[in-house]
Amino acid sequence: MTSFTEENYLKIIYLLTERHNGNEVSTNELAEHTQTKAASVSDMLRKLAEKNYINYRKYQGVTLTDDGQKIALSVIRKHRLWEVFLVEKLGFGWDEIHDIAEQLEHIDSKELTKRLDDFLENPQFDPHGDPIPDAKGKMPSVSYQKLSDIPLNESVVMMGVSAHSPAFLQHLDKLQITLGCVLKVLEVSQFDKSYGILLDEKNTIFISHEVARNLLVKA
Amino acid sequence: MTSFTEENYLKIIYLLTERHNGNEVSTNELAEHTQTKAASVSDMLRKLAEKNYINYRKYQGVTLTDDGQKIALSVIRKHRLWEVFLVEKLGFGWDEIHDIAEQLEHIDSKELTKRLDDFLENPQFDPHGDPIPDAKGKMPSVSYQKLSDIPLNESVVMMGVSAHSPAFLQHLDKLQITLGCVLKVLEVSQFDKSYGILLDEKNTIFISHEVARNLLVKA
DNA sequence: ATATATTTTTAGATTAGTCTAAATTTTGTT
DNA sequence: AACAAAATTTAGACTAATCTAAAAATATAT
Repeated sequence: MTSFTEENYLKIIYLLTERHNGNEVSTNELAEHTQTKAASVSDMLRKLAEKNYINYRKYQGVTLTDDGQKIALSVIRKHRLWEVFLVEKLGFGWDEIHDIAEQLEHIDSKELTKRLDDFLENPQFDPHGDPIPDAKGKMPSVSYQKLSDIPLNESVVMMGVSAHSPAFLQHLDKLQITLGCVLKVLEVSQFDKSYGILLDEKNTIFISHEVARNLLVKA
Repeated sequence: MTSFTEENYLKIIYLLTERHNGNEVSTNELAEHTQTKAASVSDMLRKLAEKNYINYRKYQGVTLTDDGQKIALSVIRKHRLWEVFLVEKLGFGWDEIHDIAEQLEHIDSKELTKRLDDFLENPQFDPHGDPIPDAKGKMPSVSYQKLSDIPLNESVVMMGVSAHSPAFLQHLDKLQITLGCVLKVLEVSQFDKSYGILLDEKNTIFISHEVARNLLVKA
């Protein structure tokens, strides 16, 4: 059996490793993301290593083993499927769903996950544009770019976000930036690095560099 | 905060008190239903009493306080709403849903429960015919009788079950006894107490006294 | 290259929930 | 009413997950 807590550690290790392009995750980084102290993380790493869920050399950080990755992907799959459910079926906003999905991701029933997936018509992406692994753990492949890396005057489609805080998502709502909208960078201010953006070929809006950096788009 | 485990105890105390028509629940009975030992139950009762969720006099059994009942009803509400979801939206059988709902009932989000309730169109009863308390904890009033207490040749409607084991529910499936069907007791055998039943004015079937005792019907 | 700062691990405690075994209270029977 | 049986509680211990404080390892900077 894998406890709620162990599942959380494995999920976070997966997501941070991904963010590092495959490089080890450090104890302190895990402490931050699990909202615990480094000492607690060390204990848990010893335990996860014993169960063969992680590759762990003291002081050198960790990566997931195949077993660990399998569990992490199952948790992430459930998290993202439930997020789709909350938005598509219950009408929640994309800024309201994270904490609820954090709970639902630990519900343990293969059959439930399968039926939920079918009920939602086998979505490939969650409401933030994050890919949903299939039952075997295979991720839909994605290769998005940050809007901040796109040249001027190139039209791109908004595909996802790399920050998930309610404040950021609500800010996008206010700007009417949604998944699927068409964006074109018209100018980047020398003064404050703000971006002038043409939204859906209609309105011009201004966004900060910080926002542009967290918008994932494809050509 | 109320832990997963505390919520379970309160839920079980509620259901057993109800079954006893309001009489105290004993330590041993709780041990059985929580799958723990009496000693563990004693500890937990001390703790629940400290938190003012139960009325507890040592050796005398327990009942819920208003605070405790409020929590119990919220858990039961969530359990039964999720059961409706699993059957109506995901197509589960009524014999497959208990264990999943045992997990889902602890998901903590008022807004989720509210939206789920609306999504399901505010059901009053779960797939076993059990009443679903509203957000304020008010139960739809029900006054069903056991089929075994109904006189011969009186037509009644099947409204619920008082046993919930998968084996029992699957047995009813096999007999094609479902919520809403019309039942008439034609005879009760002197020999083995089995019941001859007219089902939906069409077929005659035989059921054991044990089954008849666990079918809840209204005239 | 060595001292200092940072990170990580270990040691020892704590809390929630459980257990077994022993002690205590209640119940039931004569 | 007194004693045996049953139910319940207490005592003491265990595990999982956490903590603080101290020790050890690694990284950084002159």
